[in-house]
Amino acid sequence: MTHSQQDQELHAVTLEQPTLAAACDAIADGIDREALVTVFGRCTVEYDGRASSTLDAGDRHVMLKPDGAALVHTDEGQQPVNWQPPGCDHEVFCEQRDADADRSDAAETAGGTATETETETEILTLESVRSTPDERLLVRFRNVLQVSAFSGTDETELALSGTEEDLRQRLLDEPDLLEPGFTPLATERDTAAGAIDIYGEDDAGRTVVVELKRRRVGPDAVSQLRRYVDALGRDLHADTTVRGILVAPSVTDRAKRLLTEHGLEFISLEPTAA
Amino acid sequence: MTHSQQDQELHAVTLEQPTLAAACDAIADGIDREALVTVFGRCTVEYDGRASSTLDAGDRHVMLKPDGAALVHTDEGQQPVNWQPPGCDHEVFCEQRDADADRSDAAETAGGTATETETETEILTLESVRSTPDERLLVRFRNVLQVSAFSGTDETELALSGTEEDLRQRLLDEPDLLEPGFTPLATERDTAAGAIDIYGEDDAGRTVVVELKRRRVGPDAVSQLRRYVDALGRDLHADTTVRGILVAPSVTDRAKRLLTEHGLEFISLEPTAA
DNA sequence: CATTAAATATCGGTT
DNA sequence: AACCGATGTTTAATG
Repeated sequence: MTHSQQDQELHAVTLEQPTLAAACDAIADGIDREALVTVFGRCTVEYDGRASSTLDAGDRHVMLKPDGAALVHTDEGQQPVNWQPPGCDHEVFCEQRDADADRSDAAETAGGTATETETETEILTLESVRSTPDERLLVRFRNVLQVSAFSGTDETELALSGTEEDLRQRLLDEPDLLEPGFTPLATERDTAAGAIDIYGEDDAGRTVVVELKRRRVGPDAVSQLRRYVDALGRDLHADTTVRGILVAPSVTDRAKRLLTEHGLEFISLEPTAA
Repeated sequence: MTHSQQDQELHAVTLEQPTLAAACDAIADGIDREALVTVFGRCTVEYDGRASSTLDAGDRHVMLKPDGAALVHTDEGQQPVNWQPPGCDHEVFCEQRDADADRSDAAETAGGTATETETETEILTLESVRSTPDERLLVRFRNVLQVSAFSGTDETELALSGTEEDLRQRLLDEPDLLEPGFTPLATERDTAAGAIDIYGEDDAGRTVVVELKRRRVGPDAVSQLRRYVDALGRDLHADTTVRGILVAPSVTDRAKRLLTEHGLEFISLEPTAA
C-alpha cells in the first residue's frame, strides 16, 4: 500500500465553534461516510428502554461509532453516563424548539432566568434507536463547541493473556498442579446445571468437578461449583462420590466458610506462572 | 452566572495534524489544566496488570479524563479495546525510538519493508499507571491526526428508574403484590450468607425470604436465594419453616427447574408499573 | 432468537 | 483496602 492510498483512508475533519446547522451537516456527513463522529458541547440526555433515565444540561463528549454504538461521557468515570450498544441507527437533526421545553414547570414558575434562554431556540438533536429490545437515546445540544469525524483502519486484534482459558490450559498441561494423580477427562462437560469447566478423576478413581476462576472468588463461585456437583451426583449413580474443587488465586472468608460447609475443596492457582 | 464567566469554563482547544512534539505539549497542557483530552492517530497499545495484552498498530481514539481514567476506542464496539480505571496518573512524552522496536524479530529477519519505517523514529507515548493493583497502560503513537482538550462543567446527576431499588420500593409500598397477607419486617437483613433483600412473614406467620431481580433471571439468582434460605434456617430454630420467594419479571427454564427442586417460589413482577 | 457464563467487568456502599 | 452485590452490566459462545 502506498502512502497516498493510506491518506485516503486515514483522516480527520474538525469544526470548532460551529453553528448548530453546520454541526448538524458535519455529523450527518460523518455518519454517512461511516466515520467515528465526536461532538462536544452543552446537552441534555434522555434514555428509555430496559430502564429509563434523564440527565440535565451539562458539558459532555458524545461518540457515535459506525457500528451503531453511541457513548456519552462526562469528565468523570470509566463508564459513559449514557450509551447505546452497537446495532443502533444514528440520526441527527436541527430544529426550532421552545427553549423552556426542557425546563421543569417549577423553573418556569420561579421565573427570573427565563430571559437568558429565550434567545436560543435552536436545538441539535442526536437520536440513536434500536429494537429487541426497543431502546432510544436522545441527546439535545444547545451549544456545540466541536464536531469531529475520524476515519482510519484497524485490522488488528487484541492479544490478551491471564484469562480463565489460560488457567484451564495450564491445568490441562500439568494436571498435577491440582493434585498428584489427577486425570482430566473432559472440559465443558454438560450437566443439568450447566457446563463443568474440567471433569476428571483423582488417583482413587473418584469423580472430580473443577471450577476455574481467574481471580479471587466470593460466594457466587462456591454456589456455582455446588450446583455442578449436585447435578453430576444426580446424573451419575447415587452411590458415586463426587469431589468439587474450586481453583482460583484466592477466596474470600465467606466463600471459604461456604466451601467447608458443603464439603468442597480449594486449590490456589493463578492463570499464568509467576 | 454571566455569559462571560461561563466562557471561562467552557472551551475546547484542537490541533489538527500536529507534529508529535506539538501534540505532546498540547496533551501535557490539557492534563495539567484538568481537561478531558482526546488523541486520534495510529498507535500500538500495551497493558499489564490484572491481566496483560498487546495490540498492534491501528487508528484509534484515546480519551484521558482528569480523574485519571483512560479509554482506547476503535471504530467498533461499545467497550474500549483497552482502558485504565479512574485514579491513574497520566504521563505523556516524546522520544526518539528505533522504529523497528515494535516489530517482531520475524518481521526484522523477513526484511524488505524495513525501509518504510526507518524514516519515522519519533514516538509519542501516553502512559497511565496506578497501584493496588499495579497496572500500566502504554499507548505509542507513530502519527497523531488530532489532539483536543475539552473543559466544561457538569454538575448534574443521572436520574435513573427501573432499578432493583424501584422494585423493592414497589413491593414495600404494596406488599400484597407478593401475596395477600405478606408483611415485610426488614430489608437488607444480614445472614451468614449475605444480606436478604426483603425479610418478612406470610399470613400464616411463616418466615419469608424475598430475593429481588430487576430483569429475567437464571440459575445464579436461584442459588443466591437458596443460600439465604439455608443460612436463615440455620440462624433460626431448626423447626422453623422458611419460604424463599424469587421476585423478577421472568425466569429461564433451567432456573424454574431449580426453584422447584429446592422448594422455592417465584412471583412475576416488574420494577415499575406498566 | 434465548441461554449461559466470563470479564483487565465497573460501580457504589459498607466494614 | 477488602468485601459484597447490582448493573440499562457487555461480550462471546452455543443451541
